[in-house]
Amino acid sequence: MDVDEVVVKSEPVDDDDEDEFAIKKPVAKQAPRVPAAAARRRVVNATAVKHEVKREPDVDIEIKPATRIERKPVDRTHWQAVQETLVAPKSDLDAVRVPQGSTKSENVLEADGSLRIFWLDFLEQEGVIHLVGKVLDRASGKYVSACVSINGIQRNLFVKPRPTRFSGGRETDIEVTKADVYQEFDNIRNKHGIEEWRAKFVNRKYAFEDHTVEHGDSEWMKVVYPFDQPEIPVGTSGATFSHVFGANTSAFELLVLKRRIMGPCWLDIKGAEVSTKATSWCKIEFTVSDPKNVNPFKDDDETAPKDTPPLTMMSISLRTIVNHRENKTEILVASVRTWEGVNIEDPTPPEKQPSSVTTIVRPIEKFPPGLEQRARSERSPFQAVKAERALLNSLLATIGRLDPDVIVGHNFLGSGFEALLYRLKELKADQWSRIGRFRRKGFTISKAGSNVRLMAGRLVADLSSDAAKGMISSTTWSLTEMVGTHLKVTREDVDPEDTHTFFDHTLSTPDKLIQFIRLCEIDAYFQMAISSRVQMLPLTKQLTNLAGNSWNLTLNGGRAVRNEFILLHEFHRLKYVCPDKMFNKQKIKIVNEQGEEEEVVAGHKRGKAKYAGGLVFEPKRGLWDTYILVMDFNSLYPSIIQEYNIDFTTVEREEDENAEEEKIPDVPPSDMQQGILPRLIATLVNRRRQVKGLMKDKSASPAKLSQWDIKQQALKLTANSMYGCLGFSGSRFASRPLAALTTFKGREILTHTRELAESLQLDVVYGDTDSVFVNSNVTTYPEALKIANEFKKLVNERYKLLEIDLDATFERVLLLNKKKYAAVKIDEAGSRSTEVKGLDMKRREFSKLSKDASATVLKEILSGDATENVVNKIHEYLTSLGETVRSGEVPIEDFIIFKRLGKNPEDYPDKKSQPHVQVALRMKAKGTAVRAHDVIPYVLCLGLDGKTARSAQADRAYHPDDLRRSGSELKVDYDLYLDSQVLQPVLRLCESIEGTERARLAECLGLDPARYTSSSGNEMQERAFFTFESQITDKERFKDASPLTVRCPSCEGTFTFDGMQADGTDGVTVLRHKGVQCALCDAPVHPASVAIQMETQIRSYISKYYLGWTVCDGDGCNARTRSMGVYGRRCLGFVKPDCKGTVHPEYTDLQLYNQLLYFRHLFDADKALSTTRGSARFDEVRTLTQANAKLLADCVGVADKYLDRNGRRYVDLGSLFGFMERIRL
DNA sequence: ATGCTAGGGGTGTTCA
DNA sequence: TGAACACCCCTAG
Ligand SMILES: [Mg+2]
Ligand SMILES: [Mg+2]
Repeated sequence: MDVDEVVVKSEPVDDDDEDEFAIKKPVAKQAPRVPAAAARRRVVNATAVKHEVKREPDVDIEIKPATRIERKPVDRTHWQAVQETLVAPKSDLDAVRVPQGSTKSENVLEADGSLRIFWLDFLEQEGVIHLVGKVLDRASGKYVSACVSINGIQRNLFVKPRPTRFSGGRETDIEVTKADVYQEFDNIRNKHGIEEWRAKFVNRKYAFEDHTVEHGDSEWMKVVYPFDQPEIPVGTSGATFSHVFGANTSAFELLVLKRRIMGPCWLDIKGAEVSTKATSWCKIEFTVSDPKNVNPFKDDDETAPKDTPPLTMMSISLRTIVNHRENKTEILVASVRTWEGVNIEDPTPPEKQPSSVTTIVRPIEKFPPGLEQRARSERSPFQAVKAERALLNSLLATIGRLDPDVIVGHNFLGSGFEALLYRLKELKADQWSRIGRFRRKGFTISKAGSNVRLMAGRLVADLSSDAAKGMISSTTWSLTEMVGTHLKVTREDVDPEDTHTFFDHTLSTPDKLIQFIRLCEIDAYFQMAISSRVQMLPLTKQLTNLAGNSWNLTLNGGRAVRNEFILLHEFHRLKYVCPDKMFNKQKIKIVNEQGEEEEVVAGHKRGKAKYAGGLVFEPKRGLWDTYILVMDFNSLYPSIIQEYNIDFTTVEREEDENAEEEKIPDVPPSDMQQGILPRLIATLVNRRRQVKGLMKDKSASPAKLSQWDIKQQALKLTANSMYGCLGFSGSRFASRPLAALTTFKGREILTHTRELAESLQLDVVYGDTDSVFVNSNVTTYPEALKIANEFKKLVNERYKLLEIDLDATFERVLLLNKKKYAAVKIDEAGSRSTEVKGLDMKRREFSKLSKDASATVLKEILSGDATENVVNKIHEYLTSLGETVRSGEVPIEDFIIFKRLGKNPEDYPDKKSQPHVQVALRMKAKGTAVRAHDVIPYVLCLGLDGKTARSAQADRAYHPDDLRRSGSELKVDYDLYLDSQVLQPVLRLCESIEGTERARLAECLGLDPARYTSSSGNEMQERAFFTFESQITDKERFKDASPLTVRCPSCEGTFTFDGMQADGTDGVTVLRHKGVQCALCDAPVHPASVAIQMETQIRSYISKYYLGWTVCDGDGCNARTRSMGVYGRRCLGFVKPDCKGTVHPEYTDLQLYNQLLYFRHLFDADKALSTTRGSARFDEVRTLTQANAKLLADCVGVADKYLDRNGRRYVDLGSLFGFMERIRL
């Protein structure tokens, strides 16, 4: 016996662990005590610094100079403060646990000998289903774990007889009798070694996608035989039968379908016998010989137990290190925190419920001096063991003793669990299978697949599972991020490369290591708190109850599994033969038989779309300032399925799939009886309506409300997932024609809705799949609402069930592109909020720096302020931001970019061009576990030559930890960030804002403006140009523009050129049929002279603009200065030292732009013609424009040279800068 | 092992 | 040499 054993055994099995009481009750409202050590370290973490500065001003820490970037105040708790508030179990009694084997069956079984068990999970072994759940031990009044082994589950096969005998590769005329089928099948079963079987002919229906199977009601031969007999291969057929269904159906599926078990619930089991087989680690075991004895309680059974029993939940947090010599991941610290008797429906947060903790640490080589002593004396003691094996044994002992029903983790199945399994195996830990609830001897760890099966009997709630990710809104799902956003607590991250420094045994004190242990320990609480906050267990339970699968499948599988189960239940009840579960190999085989189908069903990569989806309208781009009504169909696709009765049983599908273009089937006639899918969805929707009705009850308790809310959510999720699974080729109930029909109807409905709006003279400015954005053209809420209601009524009249509704009202909306817009939403009460969709600032590959910049610029654009002010503010902000960034005051955190790995890093064919792949490969080389779907953080740095990169060069991307590490030479590439992360998003925001210009914005940020001259893409011409200005008349627009003055070469006098007077204000014009004529001496002015004079004037306006003079509006100041930007718009007080005024540009971008537009307008023949069309002056203008065609075209050309008409009609500064250079000379 | 399609925006390669 | 295309990632619905 080695030393490790002794350590484990020194911990008595049923002793009240001291550590359970170590965490003291929270001290009410006492400020968190933060040790000096923590304060010192917190300098590393910018967020933590902020927090401490705010709450504890007297803590002496380094405070960085305030930056000019506005940062939201972070109101977060420090993790240490949280740790001290965790509650310990109240009394000794609570801590007394039932040892295995002490539960007596007479205290569990009912008086009539029946067993009541709330089943949670199962394990299937050779056709035997071992259900694991909780039973009430009346002796202790506690719910204890129990296992019921259900024997005697029979396979159910459905054999489809052929009408005529099939022989020699083709049909014959010989009719097939029942006896023929029976006979042939008897031979086949004999060949496969099936000894015991029964068969009978029954009527069943079929309605699915295999068109070689007769649809509708027909006769089938049902074959029943036990699971201990061999399986018949899928796809078996013979001369007298064409198909065999159900050959590979699992015992679990048969059990839940036949017994109508819908997810975790109380089961009434008759004839259960106590078993001593010890198949599980449960407190008590039973066996049942007939599955018919297992039944859920009837809904109206008064005596049935109703509530979910209390569960034991254990949150596991691990710390590992890579042993580079052996290339193995070893466990250093394991911490488990356990909550017993948890009512999952109770919304009380975990810190308010008692919990116990066990934390075990082992050294890398040796512990720093005094650690063992501190392990015992700390207020919350922990176990310091000498070796990893002892750690594992102690962990297993804790799991075995507490027997958790639920394991909560973060990235547990992804990495921690795998590492743990390998160590358990390698170090031959005692009774390793206690990690789950089933005793096992052989230890096989699957390399490719999931190893959850080794946890069978316990629910695994992993925060990084796909199901959890769907419930938690987060960009990275890192624990640190979620703790910050969902718990408002600052978690401290440790660079995994630094792990060994915490275990340094040459340190004089163990403080550093203890800190590390506490960080691991608190994570267990964090995980539990997050899972509780997002209500992971209650929601997944409801989903499971609706679908009728197993809870663990909902927690760790995809939604397709749930959808399959709900449909299996539904179709089984109605006596349908359902499609079999296909495995990849089988599918490919079938495809080959049918000829060279290029389609590879198994292909998991996201290929091209297989059918058309939602319709997206081309947005009418620009900033809209009249109320826009967002009219949105409620759950469009589920509603369509109901409205048009779209179902496997009702829609007639084309048989040949080889058709060039897949035809969209017709909707069934209206007298067709309701299909299964529409009915199922209707049931879900009606139940949801009922629940939502209950929720209106004002006297309902918060707990009840939250329960209903979850129910309501689960119903909605289930209804909405139906359509997606129709189109999912991996689903047993996949039906591309039905999916395509659903979306087709969606497109049709949206088109009709748009047409209806337009017929009502309402402009539809955008729409996506199920929504139309209607321009109400009004600017008050009541008016807008009135239009919305009228429109809603007219739309809804057209459908039985489909309903459009006003989803939001936008006071202002900036439409940038399809799926990209931002709006100021306003509600009835007049409160405003900003809604952003699809913009760069919503994406994880844009850093905080970028998001903040976008948000600020967007706020200005949506402010409703005058364009001129908006443009100025943007310029000022960008100038200041550029300076702040270059000064190095912005923390590294703000530069972090996130990107997800679509596959394992080494699988990329073009690794070199993707920054996140490069970073991932580097992490992997250092031993950090990196795999497909991980979100990789990185910062773009200067190259080794210190030069900026033109684009996001992959090899210049580094993990933030690499930059933070002391002694790092890495420098953030500020220019690259200012360009690709600030300028580009801002340019996209400003694209339709007049007066902003690419080069100018670039210049503000200190970037080379020459690189951002307007592009000459001619697709821009097509873009509608919507701003407030474009809606006003030319007269109004150009009222502030200076006139074009022409100097007469003959008389040297100057006169004003007023164009063609297209608006007909007065009759006198200097433009005659023979050209321009001097207003003073009537001498002709040469066309070239007019053009040159105009260009000279344009240049003078441009240079006026670029001199950038500003004027102060302060009383008696009027300072004219060119120094601007650094202090924003405050007057620098050169004239009046204490001036409080603000400075304004003397000549703005907008003024210049407008001036150029004016000059162009003077010579614009087309415009003159179109504005006079139909008026008395039309003929006159037409002859004028014809006679002076060349003059007009030349002058328009000159103006366009500066306006860059082919771009966005913005001033082209590229050539202007060259021009400025020339005048300086 | 796995819901769907539409679409923008980035990078890199290919082909006229 | 430039557009056309493929691929990757992320988001909207
Ligand atoms: Mg909708
Ligand atoms: Mg919508």
